[in-house]
Amino acid sequence: MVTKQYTGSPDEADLTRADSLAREIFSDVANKWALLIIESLGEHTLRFSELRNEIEGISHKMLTQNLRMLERNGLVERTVHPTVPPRVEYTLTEPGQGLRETVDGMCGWTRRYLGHIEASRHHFDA
Amino acid sequence: MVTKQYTGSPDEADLTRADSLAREIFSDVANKWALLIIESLGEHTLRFSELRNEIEGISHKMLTQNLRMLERNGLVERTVHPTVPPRVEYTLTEPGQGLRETVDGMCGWTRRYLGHIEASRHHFDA
DNA sequence: CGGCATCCGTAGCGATACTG
DNA sequence: CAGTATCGCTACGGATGCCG
Repeated sequence: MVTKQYTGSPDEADLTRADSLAREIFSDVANKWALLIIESLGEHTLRFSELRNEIEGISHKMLTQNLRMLERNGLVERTVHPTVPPRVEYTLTEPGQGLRETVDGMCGWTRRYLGHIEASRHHFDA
Repeated sequence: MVTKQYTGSPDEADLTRADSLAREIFSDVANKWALLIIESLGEHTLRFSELRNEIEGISHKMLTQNLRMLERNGLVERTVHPTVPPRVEYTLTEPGQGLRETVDGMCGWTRRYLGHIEASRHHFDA
């Protein structure tokens, strides 16, 4: 899928367009911060500041940037409560939930192979 | 999991260490090039140059760098055939295969929501 | 509180070239 | 063919400050 090159055949124009779009989406989504945000949101809906506290080490800027990107792709929904001070909440949409399931898989995988990987690292670094 | 902060409680020292390690692994793995390599390898074993051709747009440098990283974490195995010219092949290890399954999930997800996402983008950009 | 703009350092990444 | 090293440049990402 995401890895095929454009061979130049005119018949493949649509497939190629779909592929490059897929690749674009993949590049958007396959980054540390985006995935951590998806994972943190999970079932619940969180405020900006709550996300900031939940995700260790993320900066104000990266959080907004990635939230915008996720919103643009329709993975999170942003609702602004017109109070003062403002209250902005984020939730996963249905597509976002779908992605979250696969991210859950990655987290599970990480836990399962923690020890294995740590050992491999030590071996490699020697 | 990967998102919890260190609360300072001494009882949680081990959990915290495990978490930060998990986070480290997650950061290694949750990047575009690493995931594309994992996905490209899939079932088969590929040579360096084959990977380079398979993955559109990856540079020589990024490929070696990520392959080293994946090897270090024990996700890919690197076998050198002492021929001339040299022939170096890469395969997914068992943990690597495990990760690949979740990446497959992400790719499937991308395909499923391609149209939805494209629409959302157009709506957002207006 | 949350968002946007600005400034600025660092490191990510590509291009090139040299070895076994 | 594959790997390592070096040199740049860009763009990512953090810090700060000002608005609604």
